[in-house]
Amino acid sequence: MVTGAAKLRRITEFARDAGVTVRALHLYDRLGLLKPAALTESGYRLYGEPELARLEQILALRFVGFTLEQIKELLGGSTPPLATALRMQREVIVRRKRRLESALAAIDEAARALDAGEPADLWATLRDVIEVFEVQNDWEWTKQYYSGEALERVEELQRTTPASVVEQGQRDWTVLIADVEEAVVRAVDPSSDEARTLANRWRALVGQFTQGDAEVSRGLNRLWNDSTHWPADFKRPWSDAADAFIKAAMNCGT
Amino acid sequence: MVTGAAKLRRITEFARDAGVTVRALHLYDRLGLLKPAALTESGYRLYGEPELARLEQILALRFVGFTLEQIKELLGGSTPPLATALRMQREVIVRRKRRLESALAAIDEAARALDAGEPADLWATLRDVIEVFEVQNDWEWTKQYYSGEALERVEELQRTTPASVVEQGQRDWTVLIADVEEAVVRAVDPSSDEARTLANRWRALVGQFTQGDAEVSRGLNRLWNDSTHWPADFKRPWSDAADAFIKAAMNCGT
DNA sequence: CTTGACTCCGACGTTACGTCAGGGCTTAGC
DNA sequence: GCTAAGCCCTGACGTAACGTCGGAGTCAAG
Repeated sequence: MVTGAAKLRRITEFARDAGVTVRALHLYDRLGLLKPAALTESGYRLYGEPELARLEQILALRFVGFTLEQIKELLGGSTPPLATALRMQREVIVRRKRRLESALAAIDEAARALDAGEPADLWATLRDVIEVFEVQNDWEWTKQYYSGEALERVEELQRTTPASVVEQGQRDWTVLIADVEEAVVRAVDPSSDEARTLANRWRALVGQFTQGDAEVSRGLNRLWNDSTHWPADFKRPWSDAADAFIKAAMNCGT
Repeated sequence: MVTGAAKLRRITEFARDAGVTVRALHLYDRLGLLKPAALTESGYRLYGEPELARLEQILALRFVGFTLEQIKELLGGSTPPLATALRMQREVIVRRKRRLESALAAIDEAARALDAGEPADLWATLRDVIEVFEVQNDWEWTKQYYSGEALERVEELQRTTPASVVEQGQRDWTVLIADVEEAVVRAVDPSSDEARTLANRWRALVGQFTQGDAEVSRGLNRLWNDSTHWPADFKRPWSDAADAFIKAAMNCGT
């Protein structure tokens, strides 16, 4: 055992070997993502081989699109749900890729319109392509983002829920949203019987989707209330008014 | 001509119709991207149909990945180089898509390693996939981003440059970078003859790529010096030391 | 002891907004 | 005419993952 004290390097050398910047290492340190092996008396950071290995894991997870916060969770736990996280992340990437493919389609359509010498059609063409994409994505949000603990359950849910149920849920959901929006337009009282009925339908749908799993249900509610978990380009398929209405109705009813 | 004063709407209604938020319209106004048709005495913004049309154009360009700044340029000029910009943007999107495809490949490889019950191989697998991607992208940067005026010239350059020339340039480039890095290691004096030779090779390569087009050459230099034009995940394939060295050498030489 | 290279840290900039707070404006109903 | 609800304004701050800058401390060589 002569390997007692492995060679420790200072930050610049370590950063160069690992292919990152000094400033990034500062950040990772501050976030608790990657701490130096030791500090000199004067506060210089010193890194060794284990830190290099961990940094490579961090970079690998960053490459596949996890945020630093997610990476911290994934590498932090004793038994990280890495396999599940990777599967979910795959879905996220696939969706982003589809988004880019829509953009490509839009560009190609626009180029065709330009080549055909119809600049007047250009914007209409682009708009059509974009609308098709956004309609496709309306339903996607529901199964999109879950945080932390309920990962496994959600994943099992996806495996055990047949596609037909999902499709039926999608239809029910669309209809319910339309009904709520219409109730808002008619200025229905959120404490009325009609509103309570809508709230019950809402609860039933959420319950159907979560199949009575309280943890998943709570996760959904948290997501619902905390928009910071939604992707940047996400737009709710219902209005703020409908949102406020259904919340009020659910608080009023039994 | 009874169409004198079209209907003007206030910001909330306009935003709802267009599918954007009030705050986004505030931003577009401040950036000069979309000004309201009129203001009331008290400063309320009023929007009409032409503004809706322009907003749809803005959203279309945003959808295909242009920044708001770029959109302002594209919609601002009298004869916007829209066709060229779309072609270049297509390239940008294609590269982003390839990036995501690499991430998918990495995830799939990792999943295979996990299924095979070899968690030890997991990180090595990921690292290999990522390295392949990054090597592929090393050369891409050169033709990646050009700002504004030289767009058309660059695009013509790409059409008129045969692939063999690009490949030869790529090889020369790689060799030159290696030589510079090695000179840095040997602490070669930037004002020495050897450094001047390197600087000349550098100039020759840049000149070959830009084919004597002064505007493109200036654009490259500006890009070179202004990293804000580079994509966020871009990393130079040479070190800061090499960067400083070659700049010093080019300033010293004849 | 100086010089140059290295290190630390805080503060600010980046993109395209969202959120909040503190204040004016408008309008319907009384 | 007054008031309350709802609309509108603005500025300030937050977001992710750093890059850049600047001022100050540290270290090794000459």
